[in-house]
Parts: sequence; C-alpha cells; structure tokens
Amino acid sequence: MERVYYVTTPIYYISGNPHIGHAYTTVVADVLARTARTSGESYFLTGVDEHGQKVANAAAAAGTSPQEWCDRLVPRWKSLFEAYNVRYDDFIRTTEPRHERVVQAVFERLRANGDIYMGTYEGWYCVNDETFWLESRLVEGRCPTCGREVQWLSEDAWFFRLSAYRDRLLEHFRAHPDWVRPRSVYNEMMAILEGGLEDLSISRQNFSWGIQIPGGGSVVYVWFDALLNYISAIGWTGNADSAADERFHRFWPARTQLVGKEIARFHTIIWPAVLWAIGERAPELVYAHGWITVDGQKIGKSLGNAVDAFALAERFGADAVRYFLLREAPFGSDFSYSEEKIAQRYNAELGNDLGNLVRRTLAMLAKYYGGAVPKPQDARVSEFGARFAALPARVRAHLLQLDFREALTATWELVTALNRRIDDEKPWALAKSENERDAAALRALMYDLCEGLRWLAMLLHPIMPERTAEIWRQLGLSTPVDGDWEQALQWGRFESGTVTKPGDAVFPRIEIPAPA
RNA sequence: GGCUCGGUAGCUCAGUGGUAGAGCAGGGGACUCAUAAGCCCUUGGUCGUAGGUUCGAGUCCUACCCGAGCCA
Repeated sequence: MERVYYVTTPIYYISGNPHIGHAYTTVVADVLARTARTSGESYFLTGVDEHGQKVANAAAAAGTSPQEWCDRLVPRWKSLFEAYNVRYDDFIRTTEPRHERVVQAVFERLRANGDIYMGTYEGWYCVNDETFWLESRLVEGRCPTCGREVQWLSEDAWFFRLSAYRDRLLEHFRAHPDWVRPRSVYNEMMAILEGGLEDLSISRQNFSWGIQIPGGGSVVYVWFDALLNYISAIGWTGNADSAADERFHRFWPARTQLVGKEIARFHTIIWPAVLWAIGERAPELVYAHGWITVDGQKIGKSLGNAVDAFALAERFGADAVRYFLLREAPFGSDFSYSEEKIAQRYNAELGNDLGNLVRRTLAMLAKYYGGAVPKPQDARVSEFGARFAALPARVRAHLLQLDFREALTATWELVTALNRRIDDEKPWALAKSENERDAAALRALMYDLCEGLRWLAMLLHPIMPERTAEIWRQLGLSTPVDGDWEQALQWGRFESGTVTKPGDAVFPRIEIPAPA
C-alpha cells in the first residue's frame, strides 16, 4: 500500500494559553501537509494533552471536574488553528477512548516483554512542568525551569528500561545523522546519550487524573501517555498481519514530527526506545524548531508577554502572518517578532511585489481584452515559461526539507521576473501600436503574466491557502488551486478566453506608524 | 561547572581556504499598467576580540568576550 506523508505537532498542554508559538508549530505542519498533498497523500495530526496533575489542580480550583474543564478549553485551541487557516486531518485528545486503549495496550506489551518493571521512585517533582528533577539541578531548592517549588516524591512506580536502549540509540543516531534536526539539537541529544541513560519512571501513584494502569493502583505518567498519541490516533494495534496493522503502517513511521526544542529529549531518546520496545520503527525525522521571541524574551505561559495570536491574525490576515513566520528566519532557529517587522515584510513583499503584480496584470487585461485571457501563438513554447520549468520541483524540495525561506526566495524569482518583464516590454506601448507584431507580442506577454500568476497561486498555496485561493478566484479559475503540481504546472495550461474577475487588493497596504 | 549553537552592511540572513554577497531600509534615475507600487543604478562591512596554522582565513586551530540553549 502507498505510504502517506504523516506529519504531527506535539499535543498541546490543554491548560496552557494558546499563543503564537503554538500557531507557529501548527502552521508549519499545515504547510508540510499541504505541500505533500501536491504530489500524493498526507495526514496531519494535532491535538491536546489533557492529563496530569496540573489539569486536575486547575479543574479543582475552578470547582469542576477535569473532564469538564478540558471540554471547555478545547474550543480555544481549535479556534486558534482555525484563525490561522490550519486544516488538520485529525485532532486527538488524550482522554478519548481510542487513545486510552492504545496506552493500556502498549503498557501490557511492555510488561509482557519485560521492558518495564516495578521499582521505587524517589526524587523531586515539579507539578507545573510535570517533570522529575535531580537534586543537583534544582536552583535554590526550586524548579530550574519555572522557579516553582518542587515536591519530594517517594513511591512505588513502574520503570521503563530506557537504559537498555542506549546502544541502539547511539547506533541509530550515528547511522542517521539527519534524523534529528537542526544539528544543534542532534548534538545535544548525542551528548546526553554519550553520558548514559537511566531507566524512566512512567507511572504515578496517589493520583487519578490519567490513564489507569491495567491491574490498577496507579496512572501512567503524563509524558509517557502523551507520546503515544502519535500512534493511537492512527490506530496502533500491534497485531501484525491484521488489516488494521496494514492500515497503521501506511502512516507509520511518521515522515516528520515537529516539536519545540524544549521537548526534543522526549521525542528523540525516549520515544524511539518505546517504539522499538513495541516493535515499531522510529519516526523518519524529528525537527525541533526554535522559539519566537519578543525582544529576545521567550514567549511562554509563565511569562506574561504572550502575544495575542488572534489579534495578530486579525490585523495582518492569517496568511500574511504565516508568510512572515516562514520567511523571516531560517526554520529551526529562534527569531524575534515584532508587528513592525511583519508590516514591513507585508508591504514590501506581499503588497508591493505580489499583490500589486496581480492588480496591475488584471487591470491591463481588463483594459486590453475586456478581462479575458488572450490566446498566444503557442502557449507551450513560451521562452519565459521554459525558464521556470524546474521551479515547482525546487520549491517542493525546499518545503519538504523545511527550508521555507529558500522555498519563498525561489518562488520570488518568478514574482520578480514577472514584474521586470512588464517594465521591459511596456504593454501600454504595445497596446497603442497598430502593428500586428506588437499585438502578438502583447498577447504573448499578457498570457505569460496570467500563467505566471496561476503558477504563483499554486506554488504559494501551502503557505498562504486563503489568499492564494482569492488570487485564483480573481484569475477566473475553477480548477482546484491545491491540485497536483506535476499535472497543473505545465506552462500553457491556462485556458485562453478565461474571464478574470478583478477584485479588491489581495494584500492592501498597511500603514506603519512612524517610529517615535 | 561540562557541553552545544550563534556573533558577516542600519535590519533579516547567505557565504564549509583563493579578490566580501542577497533582500529590505537609505540615496539617485528613467517610466506610468498598478496598492506613491514596479523597473534601473547606487551608498554602506578592519566578517565579536586577540593570537596562531597557511603562499592565502569570514571559512581551520587556541584563548577570551557577548547572546541563546542542553545536562540522564
């Protein structure tokens, strides 16, 4: 059966405040899924993590049950993704039966295989971060990441034999130096592996808001539970030779798993070990991206500087913000955000270069041909078109390698070439000429401009799904803007006679307040 | 404390040993189809600091400074 491009985001901790960072990760996954769809099938999973003591505490404080508390918060997450034109194929919640079933089945499998054992956990635990800490890492007796008080835990717990997988992990890392990106994160994970691994406590006692461990007595540690969402959502059964298993392996191993760099260790050390323990393969790529900062300050739930992601999409348009997030910095590294920067790129690149190109082309088309796309001598032999024959493949390769900046730079070669060609050939002069050669030149030129815009709409669609659909509409096209690139991106496919429908500016200029 | 990554033009970045680059911003010009947009030309950098290797270093080595991050 044909493999599906399976891409995941982390499941977001439900009690967190949805902010631009969550939108960022999810938008990137959306772009990958849409890109993969231009040449095949893709499946995009996101969702929320609903278990853990923190949720239980918050629900109690609000005087409600954890489940009700979660039900109330889910719409906020979904509406954030909707506000950013994200189209996921599945949204998983860890309280769903399909997830609980898989977690319990995995636990049983691990127990049967001897990959887990009962032991005693003693150590410090931060409720806020749901993380265990070594004494040596505490800062003045408090959690080193959030600064809150930690509690001393001493309880019986199930342990996963992570240490047994160290050699295999090292081998895997050495054999696949690109399976964890970017390089800096790969290096850090290698350093951890070289230092050695300890077994991992995967259960909690005296606490109920989580998935019950078969046999009872305790619940699965929230992090362990959460990791399994990537396979529970696509129906892991572990019964080889079954139809369900065959379906599962159309998706697994995932092509790309996106994570924030703070959770890289869970996804590149613990996660593959667990997968191996149940007889599955590690994901093909885990990409730990950087953070968006405001004046160098990390945006976070605990820091009060969370940008209002909804207001941002409202002000610039979701697609413009998507564009900015992918264009501003090389993917992977941290980058600093500001509304002024977005506005600057918006005006220069989306407004001036692209939006204005659409408008000036359609305006001339209306003036010279009543808005209908003219018929050139032979559309397929455009010398201009030939120059860009390899562009779609280049753009797709960049996108699928998560080199979004390069994809956009390459696409802009076409934007720039179209603008330049208008100035070079001066259609307004050709239109005044009575000479048939000039008339033919004008038809060829205007055709190429329309065709170029059609290409741009398709090429940019994964990044700006809504605005490119609007360009598509203005071009008078009715075929799908998200169709297969190989088929549709052949120069000369734009049907002559198509009546365009000029509308409002696609990217109207935004006034930038003068700096003080 | 150990380790990782980064420090190149005002801004965002490319440049993995052979005469310093792009886009934006700034300056000038020609045009008019267009969102005062587009096009052409152009100012601008002792490549974090100090040493070293080399015929030659942004690119390799050492130390240090600054920023971000990782440490079962």
